[in-house]
Amino acid sequence: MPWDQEAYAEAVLALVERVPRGRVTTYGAIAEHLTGLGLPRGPRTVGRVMSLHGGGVPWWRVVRADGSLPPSHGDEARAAYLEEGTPLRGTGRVDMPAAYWQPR
DNA sequence: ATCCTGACGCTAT
DNA sequence: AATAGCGCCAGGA
Repeated sequence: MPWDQEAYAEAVLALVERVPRGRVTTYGAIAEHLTGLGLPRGPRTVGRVMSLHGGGVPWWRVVRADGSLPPSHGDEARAAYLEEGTPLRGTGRVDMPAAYWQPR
């Protein structure tokens, strides 16, 4: 039986909603967290969920593990970072040690 | 089954 | 910093 994508998508979105203003988390971190909750999927699957259903949550607070942004995030995300005071490193890159929020 | 394509991650160059 | 290769998970043709 196929895995419950509906439940997984809900879990991902619920988690993204908990990322505080000015902080970010990663696709991989979300995947690992949910794996711990008994929903074993990979980072790519999280990215897929965001691509399809991320519209209703703070999608700009989810970045790659190295702090770089998926091209799809665009300038919209950068504007949001300046607005929320997200720690940045250079242009269009997040200062991970400072901004990383561990899913909990 | 096979091939291609992603809002990924890691290592090597 | 940028690029390339490979592993990975899912979905579509």
